[in-house]
Amino acid sequence: MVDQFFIPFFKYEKNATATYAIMENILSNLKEVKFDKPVDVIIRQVKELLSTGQLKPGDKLPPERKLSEKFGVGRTHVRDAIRKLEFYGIVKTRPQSGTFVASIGISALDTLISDVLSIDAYSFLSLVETRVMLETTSVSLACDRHSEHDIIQLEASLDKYLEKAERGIRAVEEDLMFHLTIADLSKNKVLKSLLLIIVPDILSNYSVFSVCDTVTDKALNEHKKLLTAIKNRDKELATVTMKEHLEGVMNFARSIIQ
Amino acid sequence: MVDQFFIPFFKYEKNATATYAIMENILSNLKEVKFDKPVDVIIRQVKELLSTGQLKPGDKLPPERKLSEKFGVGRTHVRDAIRKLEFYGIVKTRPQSGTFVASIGISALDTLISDVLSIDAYSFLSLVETRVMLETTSVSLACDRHSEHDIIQLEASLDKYLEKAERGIRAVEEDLMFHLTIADLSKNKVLKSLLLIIVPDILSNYSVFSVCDTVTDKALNEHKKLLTAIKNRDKELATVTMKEHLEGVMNFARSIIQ
DNA sequence: GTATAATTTTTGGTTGACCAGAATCTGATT
DNA sequence: AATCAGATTCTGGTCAACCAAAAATTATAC
Repeated sequence: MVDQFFIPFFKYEKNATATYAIMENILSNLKEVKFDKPVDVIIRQVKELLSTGQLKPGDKLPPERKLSEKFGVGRTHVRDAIRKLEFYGIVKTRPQSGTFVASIGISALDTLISDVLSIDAYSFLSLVETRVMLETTSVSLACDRHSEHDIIQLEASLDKYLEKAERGIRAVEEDLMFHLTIADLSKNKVLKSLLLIIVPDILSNYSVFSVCDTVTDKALNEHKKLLTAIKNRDKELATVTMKEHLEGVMNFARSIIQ
Repeated sequence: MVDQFFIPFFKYEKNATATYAIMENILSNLKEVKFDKPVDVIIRQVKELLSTGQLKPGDKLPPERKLSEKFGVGRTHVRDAIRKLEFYGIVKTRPQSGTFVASIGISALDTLISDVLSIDAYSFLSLVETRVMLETTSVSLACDRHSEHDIIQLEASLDKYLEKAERGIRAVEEDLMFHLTIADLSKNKVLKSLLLIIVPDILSNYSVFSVCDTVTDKALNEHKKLLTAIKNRDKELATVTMKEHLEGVMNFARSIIQ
């Protein structure tokens, strides 16, 4: 759904990817590259079906087979497209029965589908911005809701981080895990899910832009500070510390925009 | 991904669903219903593969065929599982080459996979809580970033809402669209995407719990207030109004918990 | 012995056929 | 004429065979 073009966790050579990116760039100057994924093509067609009135809100979608032959594409792609639309609540499919368009206004539907189609291209700034929001809320809720046992887990998570970080070793994963543990304490699964969704994207951009991820004393202390703030249920301090903690990345993100 | 068990936008009879739910309840008392989706079963198996050391971070996953025969299941399910894991950045698949496990700590991986497995069951409170957060941030950013043209669009959206609402007609879609338009003004696509993801879930719960959605004058005025606040770039007022606006739902959500 | 080109194998991507449950149609019974 | 049981058709879910690109292997030329 969220298209992650590159993940830093994977060992394979970056050069190949870079070369590939350049190639693609050259090609894009030669002809209009229609690199639309089949799924998006089909979603666009369905959208067309709606705007031409061949399909109306509440209607049953034509069966997958019909759609696949109408669009001249395999049924797999049609199913993928439908699944994506279902994920965003635009259609609902009932097994052995059919797929139904949501019974909302045609214009609303149209906008929603357009939104879904335009999702993939995230800017780094947007990602970081959203992360800051998710994490500040997360840490604030954590202050309210954590139990004693939670603190033990959080301490364990922090220890793992410090163990590496204090020796000057990169500890991105441990860092990440510490933040996700905080999200756990918020007792809000939706919050954590959303964080889970955007974190890989953030990391991928991190690597693309080669953000310096050396362990600074600042970051190290902030982690400790976060723990004590949460332990003392000091929402204010926790929130502020978190904002500060993420500010570095945020500034970097702002600087890229140019 | 986010399993939406019921969407209010679809016309088909609720009774059938209700009866079905009861039946299922009875059955669940008779024997341990393993209603796990095939995808989750496979993800669980992959997790097992990791914890038994048969698979390590950075490794190439066995080919899909091997996995499917090892788990005694169709390749389709394996592919679905891999896709889900990829969505959360846990694996990365390269066409015609293989699928690779992220090179992060084994414990981190384990936690991440557990998280992915536990995602589906969202509580209404968590959903609303998250929505409030997303929307307040959204409206705040909107104040900063909107252009004149944006305001025209927002006004149009509000008009559509008022047109129905002032005559006492249910206007859930128009309401929804107004909020999404605000998200547009925030110029943060990630924010809007996340909103798009959780909105259907919220609506489904809305209908399940039969939340009263009559148009109150309060809601109506708040919408107007939101527009003017945004127009005047008054972040404070906009944020407060949004919080107030969503408080009704929030309180309802809190009340359900019992 | 090394480097390169041709070939085979492996692998994810794609397609079409098959399965089981839901919906619909049919006709016999009351 | 209305109703209900059975057969039929339709539909999404599942699976197994096929495709093309990538990787690995082998053969060949130098």
